[in-house]
Amino acid sequence: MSVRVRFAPSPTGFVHIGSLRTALYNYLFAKHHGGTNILRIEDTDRTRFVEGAEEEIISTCRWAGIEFDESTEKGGKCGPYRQSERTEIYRQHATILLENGNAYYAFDTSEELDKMRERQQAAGIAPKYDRSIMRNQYTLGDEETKRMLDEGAEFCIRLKVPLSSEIAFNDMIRGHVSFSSRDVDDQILMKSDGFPTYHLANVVDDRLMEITHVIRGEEWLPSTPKHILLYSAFGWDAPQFAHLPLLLNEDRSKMSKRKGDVFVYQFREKGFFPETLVNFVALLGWNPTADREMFTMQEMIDSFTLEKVNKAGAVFDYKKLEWMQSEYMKKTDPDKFVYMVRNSLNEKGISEVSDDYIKKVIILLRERVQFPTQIASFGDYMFELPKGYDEEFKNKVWTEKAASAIPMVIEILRNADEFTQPALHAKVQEFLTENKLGFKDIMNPLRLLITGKSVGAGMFETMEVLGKDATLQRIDTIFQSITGAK
RNA sequence: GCACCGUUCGUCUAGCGGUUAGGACACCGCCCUUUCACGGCGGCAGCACGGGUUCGAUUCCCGUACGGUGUACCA
Repeated sequence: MSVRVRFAPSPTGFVHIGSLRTALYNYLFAKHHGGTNILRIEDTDRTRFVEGAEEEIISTCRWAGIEFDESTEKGGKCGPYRQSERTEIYRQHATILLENGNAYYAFDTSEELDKMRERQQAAGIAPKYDRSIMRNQYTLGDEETKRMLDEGAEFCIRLKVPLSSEIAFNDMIRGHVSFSSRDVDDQILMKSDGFPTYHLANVVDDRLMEITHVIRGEEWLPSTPKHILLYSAFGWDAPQFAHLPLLLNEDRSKMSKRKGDVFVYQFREKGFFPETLVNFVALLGWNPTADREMFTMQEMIDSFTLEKVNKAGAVFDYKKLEWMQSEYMKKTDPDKFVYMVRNSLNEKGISEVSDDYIKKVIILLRERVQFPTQIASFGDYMFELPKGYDEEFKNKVWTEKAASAIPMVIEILRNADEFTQPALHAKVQEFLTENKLGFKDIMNPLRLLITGKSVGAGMFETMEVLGKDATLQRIDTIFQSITGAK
C-alpha cells in the first residue's frame, strides 16, 4: 500500500513554526516513500475561523518548498479537502455510530456541564462527562429523546466510551502507548451547531482519504485513544500514528507567541531564507547522522525516517538559526536573492544599479552580514556617496604617518590604469616598500576615505568592485571633509 | 488533582551493553590579517537520582525527582 499522509491545519491565523515542522516531516516522509502528501483544512470551528488564513497556509508552505499532491487548491480523488464542505459526510457517519450504539444524543447546556465539572473538581475527581446523571439519551429514555429531537431541541452527539478497557497502540516514535478507557471522556462528536468536532472529522477524513500514517504534534497524544475508539466503533483499522516532540521556548514550555517570534512570516520578514528555516527546523527533533548540519531538501527527503525522530521536545535556539542563516548567506547563489537587495535599495531611493553590480557587492560583503536586507545598509557606500565618516575611527587611524603618505597613495590610485585587486595591491605594495611603510599604516585611513566606516571587506577588492571613478570620487569627498575640518 | 509523554554539555544532538561519551551552536583563548568578518587551532562543559538485570550499564527493567502536554460543543 502506498504511503498517504496529510498536514491538517486549522485556518485560525498565521502558520506557527511548529506547524511548519509538522508539515515538513509529513512532506519528507511522503516523498521519501514515493507517497502522497495531502493538505486538508480543518475549519470546523466557525468561531475561530480567520479570513485569509487558508491562503496564508498555502503560500507559506510553497515558500518553504513543501508541496502537496492533493489539496483545496489542487483537488484530488478524495475531496473536498475543506472540512466545512464535508459536513454531510460527518452527519452520515455520526448516524452510523448512533445506530450501532457507539454514540448517543446529549442535551446538556454548557452551564450544566460547567456545574458538573465544578462538582467533580470539588470532589477531587477527574472532570469527565457523567452519562449516568446528565441529560442524555440514556437518562432520558428513547421516547423522551425522540420527543425532544422532534421538538427541535438543541443537541450534540457524544461518543459512548467503554467503561473500562485498555486502549493501546504502537506509536512509531514512542513505541507502545496505552490508556485506560476510564480516563477517556465521552467526547462530543457533533456539536449543536451541526459541525463535527476535530475528533470525528479527523477520523472520518483520515479513513476516507486513505491516510496511512498520521504524523502530528505530541499535543494530540492524549486524545489518540478517542480516535482509536472511533476507528473501532466504525469497524475500521486505524492508521499508523507518529507523535512529534514539541518545539519549546527557552523555559521549555510549548513554543508560544508570548515569548518571541513563532510565526513563519516573522522569520520570512526578517530575511531568513526558506532553506535556512526548513533546514533548521528539520533538525529540531530529527537527525540523520549528527556529523553535519546543512542539508538540502532532497538530502532530507533521501534520509528521512520516523525512527530517527526524537522523543523529547526541542528548544528553539535562535542563535543557531542565525548561524545557519549566515552559512546559507555564504553558499546561496547570489542570483537567487539579488532582488531582495534591490528591494532594500529601492526603499532607500536607489534604483540605478545593475543586477550584475549588486551581485558583485553581495559576493564582496556576504561574509559580513546575515541577511540580504543588510547588504544595502552595511554596504551603503557601495551604492552611494558616504554621507559622512566614522569620527572615532578617524581619530584612531588618521595618524601623521597616514596624513603624509595618503596623498601619495591617492596619486597612485589616480594613475592606475588597471583597477583590479591584484594590480592595485602590487602597486601600493611597491610604494610601501620604497617608503618603509606597512599596509597597517595606510589601509585603515584608505578605508576611512572610501567607505567612511571602520568595517568592511578587503580594500583592494572593494575598490575593484567600486571601480576607479567611484573610488576616487569617494576619496576626494571625504579627504576634503577631513583635511578641511582639521 | 488525574492521565499520558519525556530526561546525554547552557542549547540542538550522536550513541542503540564494553567509547578517553563524538559533532554543531553559544561562550572563552590563540593563530591568520589592512579593519570587521571568514577561516584554522585549542578550551570550557553532559549521561537527573536510586535500585535492580549483567562479568560489565549512558544504553535494558522498576521506582523517585524534575519537566512537558492533555484534561472544551478549540484544533
